[in-house]
Amino acid sequence: MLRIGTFFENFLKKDSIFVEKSILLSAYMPNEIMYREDQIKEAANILAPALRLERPSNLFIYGKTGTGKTLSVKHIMNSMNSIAETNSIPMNMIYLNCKLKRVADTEYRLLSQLCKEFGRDVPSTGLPTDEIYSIFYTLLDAKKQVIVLILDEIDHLTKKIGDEILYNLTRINAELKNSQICIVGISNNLIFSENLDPRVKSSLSEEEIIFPPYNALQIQDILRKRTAKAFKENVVQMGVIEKCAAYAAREHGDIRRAIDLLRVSGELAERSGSLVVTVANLDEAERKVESDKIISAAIGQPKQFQTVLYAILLLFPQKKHFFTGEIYEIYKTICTKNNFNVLTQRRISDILAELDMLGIINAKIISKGRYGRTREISLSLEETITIKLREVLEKSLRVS
DNA sequence: AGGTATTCACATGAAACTATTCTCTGAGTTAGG
DNA sequence: TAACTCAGAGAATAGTTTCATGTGAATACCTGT
Repeated sequence: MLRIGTFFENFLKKDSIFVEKSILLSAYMPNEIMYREDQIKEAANILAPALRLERPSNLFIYGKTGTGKTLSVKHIMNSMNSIAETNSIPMNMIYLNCKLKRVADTEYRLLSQLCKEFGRDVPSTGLPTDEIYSIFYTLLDAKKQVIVLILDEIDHLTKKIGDEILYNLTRINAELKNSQICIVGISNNLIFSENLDPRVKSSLSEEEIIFPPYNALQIQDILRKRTAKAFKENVVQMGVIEKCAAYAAREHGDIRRAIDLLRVSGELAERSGSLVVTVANLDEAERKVESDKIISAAIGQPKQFQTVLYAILLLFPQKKHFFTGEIYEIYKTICTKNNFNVLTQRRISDILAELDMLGIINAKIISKGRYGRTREISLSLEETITIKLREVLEKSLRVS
């Protein structure tokens, strides 16, 4: 008790190398967005008519992860919403992230979330979907107003439940008497719209804006700006920012990743009692971020996913590549030994495909000619991560 | 040698089924007047 | 009689099974030289 107390006291006394760590968290909203002036201006031009209660064109925004899409759109949203409020214009922009589980990832939940935005609480389940639709209609049409609906990660939505809901939303305007609705879709999949119903595609992407990736120099600039605010002076050593930017630029210019890396480097440096952030800290952070990402992705999965992954990890020391059938055999023995119910190979095939998408494994479909067609699966993880991952899975599945 | 047909071992797709979660409804029950 | 309880119906959803169909290229099998 006493000892832990002194630990905390020491912790308090030790001065931090951070001034304001929250600046390096992904939730942080800078009030100035660098290198995105053009895109913001364009988007603002397209959306501005909403303030005059005219319906803006539907807008589609593309760009890879960490290119500032969400940030820019939220920026516009905040300023337009506050202008609307001060001038009491009946215009409202609503932001929804379609990826969030249990919030807006199905047709029903999306609509019920929208109803909640209008201040009407609806049950989270139990109602027929058309009833939710009609509630939404009446709420929307209750008074004259313009609604700008921002759907972030819209590709997740359509992948899961198809594009019918988008079609309905784009058509809704024809049936509304008082209100107008405009849809802003954000996607980090550049070819997303190609497998969309042509009707949806043409009406949804009346306007399009593309967010290009940041290049290494821009990332450096942004990092410097954030560093200046987040860290104390002269804490971050020469070369750290440059290398951090290089790492991120390699990963298609993902600024979020760069900022993450910088923060973790700082945390690692601080934890080791150092007063400066070195390149070595950065390298360590790179490894830690990578392994944390994989491990947390693995933990978040259902039991069967973990079992399949565990089967792969058991196979891994023996050889570099393996096929669906081999994994299925191991998986079956694990299940019977531990009294899990055994799923069909069909399902395992899907699970493997999903693990691949999560980036936990690498799967490639190859044909072995006479000997069939299958997934060739490999792990691209470092050994330390595999060991750690295995321990974690053993604990969570209670197997050995 | 060159061409084609087979064939393997899964992949991929669609539909249907199961279990769970949640609401609403209405019958039965209880407590108070 | 009003308030309360609780089982059952209806709906959405996640996870799965069943059945059906697709597929890329190494081999087997021809064919004609």
